[in-house]
Amino acid sequence: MSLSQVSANTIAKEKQIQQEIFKAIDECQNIVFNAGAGAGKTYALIEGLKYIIQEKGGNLTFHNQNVICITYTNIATNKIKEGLGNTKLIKVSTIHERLWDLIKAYQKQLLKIHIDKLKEEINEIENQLKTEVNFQAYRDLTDKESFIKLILENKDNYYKSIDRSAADFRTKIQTFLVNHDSLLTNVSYFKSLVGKIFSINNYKNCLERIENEEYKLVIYDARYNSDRLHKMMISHDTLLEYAYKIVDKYDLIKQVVLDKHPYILIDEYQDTDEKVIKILNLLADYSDQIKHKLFIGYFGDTAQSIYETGVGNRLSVLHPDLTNISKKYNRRSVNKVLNVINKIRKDNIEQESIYSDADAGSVGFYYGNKDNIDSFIEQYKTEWNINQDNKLHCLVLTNELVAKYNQFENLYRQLKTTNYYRNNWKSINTEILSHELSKLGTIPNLLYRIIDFKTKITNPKTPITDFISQNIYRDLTFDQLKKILAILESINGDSINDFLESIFKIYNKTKDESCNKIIKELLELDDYTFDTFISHMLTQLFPNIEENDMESTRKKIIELLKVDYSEYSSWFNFINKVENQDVVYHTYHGTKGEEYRNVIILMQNDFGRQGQNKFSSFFTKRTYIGSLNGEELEKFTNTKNLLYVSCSRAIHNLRILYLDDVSCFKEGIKAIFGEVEKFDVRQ
DNA sequence: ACCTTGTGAATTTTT
DNA sequence: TTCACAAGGT
Repeated sequence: MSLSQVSANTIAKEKQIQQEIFKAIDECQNIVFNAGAGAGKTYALIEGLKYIIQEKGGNLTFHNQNVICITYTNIATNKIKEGLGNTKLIKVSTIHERLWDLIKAYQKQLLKIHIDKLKEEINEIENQLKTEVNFQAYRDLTDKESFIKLILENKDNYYKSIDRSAADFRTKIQTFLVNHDSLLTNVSYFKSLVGKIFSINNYKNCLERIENEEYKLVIYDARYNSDRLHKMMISHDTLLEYAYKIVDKYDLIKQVVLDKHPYILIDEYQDTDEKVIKILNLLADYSDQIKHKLFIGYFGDTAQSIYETGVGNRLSVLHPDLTNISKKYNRRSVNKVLNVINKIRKDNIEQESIYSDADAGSVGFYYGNKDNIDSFIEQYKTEWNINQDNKLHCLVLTNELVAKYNQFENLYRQLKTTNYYRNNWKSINTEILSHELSKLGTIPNLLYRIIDFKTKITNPKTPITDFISQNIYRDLTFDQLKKILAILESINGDSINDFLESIFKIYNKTKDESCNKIIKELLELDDYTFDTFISHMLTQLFPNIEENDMESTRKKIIELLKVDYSEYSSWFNFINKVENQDVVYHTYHGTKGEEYRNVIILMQNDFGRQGQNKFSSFFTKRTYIGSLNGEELEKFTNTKNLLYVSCSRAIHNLRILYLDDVSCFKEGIKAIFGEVEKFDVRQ
């Protein structure tokens, strides 16, 4: 078994690096700790935290102080908490949770900032109305006020027509908006105009309410991904913005934070938003000024920065005078993989395995076309002896492909093409593919609950309390329970559609109160008929639809419910992260932080609208990196990092299948992977 | 030949 | 939401 013998020499050097971190903590010298993929970054961070507990714990407790440790995700928070064990001295949380915790008490100050923000937004929109070409017709209006008044009065009518085709929409609008045809020549311009008018109106109302002391509190609501400023609710980005403003403006707040938290550690700093680094820099400067001790430690890897919002390699600019500590040892991969990922990142971190037996595994780069995918995967399933205990992880670029290969292509596509998701296309992947149930959309969540219920009642091994909630179960006699189980067992139907029809039939036939209560808890409808259910789906997925389209849209809903149950089941497993197939599919991005023994990456020239020739031009440009700058360099770096993250997941075996012609950039590939071969099925 | 308008498709991820 | 493109108008 390879990767089992640790070399004593490297372990000693690893310890030495850890000592450097401890020394920086002792001397309150702010650091940035850089280490590549699989180096044990989080381990080093946790060791740092443990050192603080051990060496400074008494002092911290005495002064009623604690340590802040912030992460980018909830998953990372839990990982660190687990590694750290139970301690009150260290506050581990996501950035957003911590910042809100620090500032939420300062509502007076927040309110001021909020008022400014509302005014800024109004200004910004008014400015757009004054300058943008699309609004020329509006600017030409002689009586803007009466138009605004009319459209505000007809808000409901407006929204009722919003999903109609352009010509239809125009007719509907003209019923209440007469003599304004000049605005309606271009319907999309009109919609954009009206949206802006509504926003201004909302914001002005909000300002008025603040003035009247009706609204007093600013709220951060993590469940929503965008601000609802007029409802006094801010989302993730604006939280960071407000936090920066409040820390920047009020020295007293800076001091309170500093006095309470003399140590701040940041996990995966490269993903952190610029505003957060600016906040920390303000704190560091102020601590110098008032001579209070503060230690800030950034832990991360610039080469793994794959999101544009992250600070990436701009850290040293935003927060100067950090001491650099880097670690070049790797605890994850075989030498062949290390060799490749070192060539990808090609910077001062050239990783070396801590193992003396890392000469195993294999790496290879092939090109072919889409028709080769299946046989490519089949070949390595055999060659690597893939089974339940030795899975193959396949990385693809888009969620659409993840859905396809995970066998729920139709389900995904049908949900995606509903009016609701057409209009909220940004929410598609969160609401349909999130592994956190609370993040699923209303309908995906409902479908999930139905599948969950169906799975449980059809599996005789499921404990009864898994599908009968406690408050129903506890009042049941043994006989009642038996009766209920018999009824539930009689629910049948293979598809979701048939299953539901059966449920409603039983609901309305048996008058068993407890049984109906179970169904009520499951579906949470106003009324328990199949028709009501469909109507509920309709209002959620196709809001604002016209009477004429009702029948065809109902058909779409039925079609969705009749999608092969195996697809629902696959989706259900995907959401639950049940990997019961030998081959598991992920997006490149989604594998961050993970490691797999066997990895196949499917790659191609393009990735998305702005990513034409993303990968091909990476391999081309790699030969003349020195001459890149500006946006071109940024794009190059982003691709490099994505390639680095995906290749560095592999522990043992790594293969890439490139799905486009590679002849124009063969040399770039060879420089990293050694060889490129056309894929042919082995005889 | 150029401009306007309407339509439909689109990348990943976290809070 | 944003953008490319086709269709249709000038």
